[in-house]
Amino acid sequence: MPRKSVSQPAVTIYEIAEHVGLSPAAVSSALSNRGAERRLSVKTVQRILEAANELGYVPNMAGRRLRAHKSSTRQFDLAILTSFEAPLPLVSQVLHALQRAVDVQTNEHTRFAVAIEMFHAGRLRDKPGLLDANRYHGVIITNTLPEDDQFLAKARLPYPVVILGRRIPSYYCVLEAPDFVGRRSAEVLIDAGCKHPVVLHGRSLTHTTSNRLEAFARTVLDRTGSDADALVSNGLQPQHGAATIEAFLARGGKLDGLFAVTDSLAIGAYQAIKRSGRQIPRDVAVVGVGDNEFAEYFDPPLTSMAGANDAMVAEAVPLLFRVLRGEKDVVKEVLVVPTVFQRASTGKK
Amino acid sequence: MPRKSVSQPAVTIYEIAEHVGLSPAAVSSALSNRGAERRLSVKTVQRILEAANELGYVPNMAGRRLRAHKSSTRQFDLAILTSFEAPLPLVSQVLHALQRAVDVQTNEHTRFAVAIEMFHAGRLRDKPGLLDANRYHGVIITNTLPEDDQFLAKARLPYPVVILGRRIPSYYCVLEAPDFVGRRSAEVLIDAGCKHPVVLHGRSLTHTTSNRLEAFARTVLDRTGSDADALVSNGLQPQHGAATIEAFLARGGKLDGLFAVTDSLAIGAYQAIKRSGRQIPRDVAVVGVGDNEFAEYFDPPLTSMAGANDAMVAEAVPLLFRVLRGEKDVVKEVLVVPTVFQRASTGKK
DNA sequence: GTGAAAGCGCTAACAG
DNA sequence: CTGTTAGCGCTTTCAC
Repeated sequence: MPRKSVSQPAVTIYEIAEHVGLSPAAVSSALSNRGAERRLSVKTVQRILEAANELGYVPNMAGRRLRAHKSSTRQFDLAILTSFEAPLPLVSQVLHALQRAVDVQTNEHTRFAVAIEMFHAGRLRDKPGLLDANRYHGVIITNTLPEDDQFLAKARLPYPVVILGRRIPSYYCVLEAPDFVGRRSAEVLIDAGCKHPVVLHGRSLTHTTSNRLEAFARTVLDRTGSDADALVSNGLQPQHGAATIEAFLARGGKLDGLFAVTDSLAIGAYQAIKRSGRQIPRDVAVVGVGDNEFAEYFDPPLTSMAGANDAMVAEAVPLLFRVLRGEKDVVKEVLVVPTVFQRASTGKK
Repeated sequence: MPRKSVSQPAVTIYEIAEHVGLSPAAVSSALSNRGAERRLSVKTVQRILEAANELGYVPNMAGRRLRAHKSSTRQFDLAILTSFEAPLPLVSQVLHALQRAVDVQTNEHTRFAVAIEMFHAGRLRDKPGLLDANRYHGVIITNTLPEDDQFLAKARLPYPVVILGRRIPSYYCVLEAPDFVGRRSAEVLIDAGCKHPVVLHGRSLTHTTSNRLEAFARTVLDRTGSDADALVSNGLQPQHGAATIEAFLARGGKLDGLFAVTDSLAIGAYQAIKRSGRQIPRDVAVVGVGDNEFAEYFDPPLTSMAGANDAMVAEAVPLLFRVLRGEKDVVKEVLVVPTVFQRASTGKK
């Protein structure tokens, strides 16, 4: 980004001033289009702008803001910290909920900024500036992998944090009631008459997904007396689900009930199942997770566990504000129970 | 947010210091968990923290950052400005593309922060702080309504701006090649044998959508000699599309080809069409817009105009960085041509 | 037209 | 243990 060689100290208006032989004040007003008020000549302004550009001037927003600060206004800088690999809908739900809350609370004396910081799943520790106390007043963290959770457990971030979707000691956490999704998925399939429920998931497992798989396997074992097959696909997109199911059927796999850990995998599975000549739910019942906005419009409509994202977000955002406000006795951990949207894909056989 | 009555000046560490009878430095170190280094007694630290909480202290990040600033590090604050009502995928594409670029460019001497600011469609002018030069180094604006465009055309924001999806004089803009989506949608339907192509859209029209509708209508008129019906639904969700099409068919509307301005409307229409006993594409051909990730998995797979979001974003992000860098001769306007994903929903009748 | 100087809120270094 | 002080980068008076 900088024009000049990289390890130089950042250029300030003082250097520009020196470079053009004027005062910092002149430079400042030129840069903020107030040259007219200062009655700088157009040529002078031009010269200043060119010098700024040439030197690679980057305004220091902290300086500007500090100076411009009206002392009656409090500014809150909030952030959502999420992995690049996160499912879009969750992040955007958090974002919308946060913005809505911020919208309500913004007034003459209180302003907010919402930032999004992304890290690569499992590499949260490498995110620069995380431990700086000078960036955010509060953050919501979501979509971490176990490595990230370990890092967080040790790190103690120097600002209020709400963790979404898992329990990490010493942080405020909002998470799904454990076991619910896995257990209910198994039950729905078994109640639909499935003898051999199978689970379809991706390779990298979040805390939440692992828990769902375990609960599913345990329930299937309890209720049918046999183990559930686990099919591992190379990703969470529809095509990955389709390929995995197709291969499974091709090698003679027995399939009468499927628990897909995301709705995308489920819709991919739909395709492979139909192409093999099987019908849903007559031959194979299917359950997804996440209640994708299109789930109801799949053919047949897909039974889906609504994760509990809506509800989690609805808890997490007010929780963050309570912590920010410094309220006493804020509950450390909130458990949320997912909703089951039962649709035709798990109709009785 | 603040504890004390609202119009007070913000509390600073000086007030806390006074309140507890200590120096600002003591307060500062206590607040940043450096009490130990200062050998403050645990009790003192406790007292400071309580006072801070009680007074409703909110740290001034500008002050902290200014102080903490390493003079060899440049910080860029970027923002995406989008309406609450914006389609999720576009925003998230921008976000991801921006984060990816930022990721690459981040190093010891250059840091970035990406914020998201949302406004209510049509009310961009009411967004506070937009005209302040002390918030962002550069922003990408997307999903504005005509009212917003007018505001922008007059406002001249005091930082580099890239506008996504429309042309606004004096700004850097990246937009879809005009007419393409509307024209090609009509052609695809007509080529599939449709005699009475119909368009389905929502009530509030962005610049882009209006253009698509116009080009569609014009092409239909040119090629078939008759006007295309326009069906207006109350929203862009599947259920809105379904309801509108159902009502249209119920009142005896003639339908053999449908251009839905979003894939969500299209999938809703699918449901209504199938329920009426018609088949896709035999009886009704359907074209959507946006290339939803599930479009290929609809039944039948949906022909979709890929908007040009991917491509637009791919242009917009580097464009912003070029402007930020102060490069000369940056092209003001980039036109991007959408892709047509032709699938079974517009197969020959 | 232009420069000097004060000060936004904070923290680190230093001096007790 | 604790207080004083300087100064981060910037803009806005005020004085010339």
